[in-house]
Amino acid sequence: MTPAGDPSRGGPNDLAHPEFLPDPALSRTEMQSLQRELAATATFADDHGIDPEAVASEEPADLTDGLPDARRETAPDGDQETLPGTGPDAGESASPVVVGVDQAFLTPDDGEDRAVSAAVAIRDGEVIEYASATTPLSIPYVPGLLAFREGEPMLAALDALEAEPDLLVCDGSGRIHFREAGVATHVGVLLDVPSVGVAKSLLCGKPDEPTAERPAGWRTPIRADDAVETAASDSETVIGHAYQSRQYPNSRRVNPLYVSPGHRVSPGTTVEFVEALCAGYKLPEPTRIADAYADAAKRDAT
DNA sequence: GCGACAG
DNA sequence: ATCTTGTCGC
Repeated sequence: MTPAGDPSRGGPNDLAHPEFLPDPALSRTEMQSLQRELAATATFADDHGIDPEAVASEEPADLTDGLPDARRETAPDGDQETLPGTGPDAGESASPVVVGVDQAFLTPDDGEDRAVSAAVAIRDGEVIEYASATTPLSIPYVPGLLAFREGEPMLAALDALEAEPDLLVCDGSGRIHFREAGVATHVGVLLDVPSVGVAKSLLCGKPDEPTAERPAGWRTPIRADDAVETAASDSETVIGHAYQSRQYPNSRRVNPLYVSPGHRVSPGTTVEFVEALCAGYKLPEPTRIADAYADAAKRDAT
């Protein structure tokens, strides 16, 4: 996102809130305090100007035969390449750039744990750019503190991306979090970019209705429960939704997705975005492709 | 003390 | 998340 040496912008990633960098060296208590402050800065209402229809993927990417090629965009009259998402077509009139981020991990065979972060930029349902970064992991996974383990790796991959994200799709929760500061919220606030979190299991909160055996398209609100300290005062608060993105006709075995606002997106619009980004598979296309790319990058690194 | 917990 | 082949079902 931020080419090194670009004088028009600040440092790496052009952070809007560097004070919230997920420093792994902080104590557990400090991490939690930082998350409370971060949540107070986050916006769980629509502030993006993106129409869900504008980010819809009609056809799922074919991943059986490798990753789809990144469509390189060319300038109007020359053979000069333009920076994805920043060329003449960028701006108000162009379709939004959705960036999916996901990670794969290198097992501690002999060295230290390392994360392979992948970022995939998509516009009009087509991949326009891939970027990845391999980063050492300093702390283990702790429920509720995922951003302190995977945040920096994610930022590194986003930093390697030239395209400017209009919407980030993160693997993990956003507002569905003990302190309403999941990794999607953390990264969204740091960059001040609209973001949504997509998780495959529920961290906290309570679904209005049981989620088992639901047809594709079904959804139910997730409300704060006593595990959500921030909103404990009013358990009516909708912090996200369970969304059944895929289901088989006669069998009901696919679990729903748990989607929640990251930053600058409302709970309702978050579901609309995810619904538009899903193209037949359980995971939204940006996440699916980023997942495949992370695995590929991991293979190349091994 | 017990339970529960994104990736 | 990761270690992993075949296999039951649509």
